Amino acid sequence: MSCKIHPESYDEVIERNWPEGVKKTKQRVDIFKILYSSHEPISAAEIYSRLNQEHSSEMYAFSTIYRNLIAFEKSGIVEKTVLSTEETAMYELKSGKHKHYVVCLKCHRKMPLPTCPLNEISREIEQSIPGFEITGHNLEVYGYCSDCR
Amino acid sequence: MSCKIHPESYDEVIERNWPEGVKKTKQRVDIFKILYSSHEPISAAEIYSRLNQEHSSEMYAFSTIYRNLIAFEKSGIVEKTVLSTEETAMYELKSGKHKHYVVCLKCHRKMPLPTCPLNEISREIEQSIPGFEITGHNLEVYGYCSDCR
DNA sequence: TTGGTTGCAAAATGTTTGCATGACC
DNA sequence: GGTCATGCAAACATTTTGCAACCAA
Repeated sequence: MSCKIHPESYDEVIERNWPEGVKKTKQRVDIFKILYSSHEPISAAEIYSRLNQEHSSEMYAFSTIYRNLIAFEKSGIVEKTVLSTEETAMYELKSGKHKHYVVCLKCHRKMPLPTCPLNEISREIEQSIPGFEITGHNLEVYGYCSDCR
Repeated sequence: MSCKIHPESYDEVIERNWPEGVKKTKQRVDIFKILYSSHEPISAAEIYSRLNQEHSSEMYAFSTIYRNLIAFEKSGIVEKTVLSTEETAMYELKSGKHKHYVVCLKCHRKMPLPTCPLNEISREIEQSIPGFEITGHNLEVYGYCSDCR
């Protein structure tokens, strides 16, 4: 959490990245902030607990979180992923650049891969399955991180 | 379903592939047969409906199916995967060779990739994340098949 | 003001578990 | 015969939905 940005600068970050046609409500802004300050994909439950921890007086319903994650996803600023090692979906702000993670099976830490290995090979794949048009992919790499081996 | 094997030959197939230490019950054999005759990963619900369709008089409980899929997975003959486009887990017999699928987003058909693109690059990945030991990975490729474009 | 958003409760979905009965070796 | 597997129902976890009250534009 050491590289969390100073609260004052949130406003401009939000100004710059807020999706068109999405009404700006307190709940949505707060969910956005949580996503923005997270360094890896997080679950709806994690967002819920962080919200209700920081704003202990107010309530944030699960339904609100899910509905807004879906709204963010539709408007293109959030990406949902389902890792096969977890039972819940994970959400993150789209960084512009496409990302994959290496996941530690013990501590569940996720580290981004520096490059996407699929870029080079997707043409080969398309050629090997006649008529198929690739629109996306999902890659997870599992193992044990240096601390957990 | 045209290349379903002749019922008589199931016995030897089962004889050859049955995992050690797993008691052979009617239900387990029937689940195995469904998995064996399927050409792509299928869900527990799909197994349930095929079982109760073929054997309309008998009941096969969901709990039995799940418990046995877990038993098969632990004994090493079944692989469970969770695709991010589906909300349910999918199961298939391990074919010995490691497989990935190309999934059509419209008809949900799954076609196996001829090769695993990760073989060549996993060493590069390990080098780029110091101390990380890769033990496995998961790759799904999405798009539209020739019929659905 | 008004239509979109929220919180709550309840439903839907997929999966797991407890327990008494029943089947395999 | 003893142990493990089964079916049933109920529990569970995650996500979705209906609805009345509320808030932002």
